[in-house]
Amino acid sequence: MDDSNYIDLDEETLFLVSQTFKALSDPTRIRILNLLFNREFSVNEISEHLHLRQSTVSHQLRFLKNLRLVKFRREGTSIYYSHDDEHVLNVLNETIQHALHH
Amino acid sequence: MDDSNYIDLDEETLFLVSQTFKALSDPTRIRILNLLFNREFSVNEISEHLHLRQSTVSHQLRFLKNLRLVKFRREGTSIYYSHDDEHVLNVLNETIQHALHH
DNA sequence: TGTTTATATGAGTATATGTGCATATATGTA
DNA sequence: TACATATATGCACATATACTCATATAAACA
Repeated sequence: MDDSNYIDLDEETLFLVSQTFKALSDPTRIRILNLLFNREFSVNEISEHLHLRQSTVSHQLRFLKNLRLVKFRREGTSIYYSHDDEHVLNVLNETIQHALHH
Repeated sequence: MDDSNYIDLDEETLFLVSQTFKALSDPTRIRILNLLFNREFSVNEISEHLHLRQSTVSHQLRFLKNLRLVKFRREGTSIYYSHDDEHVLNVLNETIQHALHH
């Protein structure tokens, strides 16, 4: 391979990149991240706003939490989630804008 | 919803965005797009460079072609593929760089 | 402690996805 | 036309994924 800026991706990078995009490849997760764009929401609030079952939201939040795309804080019995990765959120937002205007 | 820049995503946008990221969520497709970053390659060349079966490459190229992420031209019996979406390629490249340096 | 409310999790299920084999299609050439 | 080479495609199969129900866990409060 004689192309100067070709980078042969190692397995770890490949896995991390694919996992990141996998997080953004599901409509439900996109809706959740899009909702969290401006401010935090509790699990129930997300569930109500997006008309999703509580367990569905919880499962997807665990997915996003494992990838460190969201963070949370407890307040009484509620748990408030907010986004935690500027880069990924920018990528998502750019692509949404791109889709909306094309 | 009183948050000014919250956008309730319509189904079509949601589908397009999720499909775009789905294209980038598979290691094989990432490797192919990454290979095509600098120049075009035939199906066989891709197959040899990445050590993938010809049918696997062909299947994935069809996927990428349907999303208009790659284009192709015929030359004799060979078909040369190259990338065809600057935005998506930028997003992929940014995320690869982000993963490599963090 | 017992009850209520909020969230997390395990199991089951239906569907989606990625790959490989075998084969079809298409182009070039003898 | 017959044959070789390159690519595409249908089918089968194993695995991954997203969702739902039921239930577990955790905090607040009477």
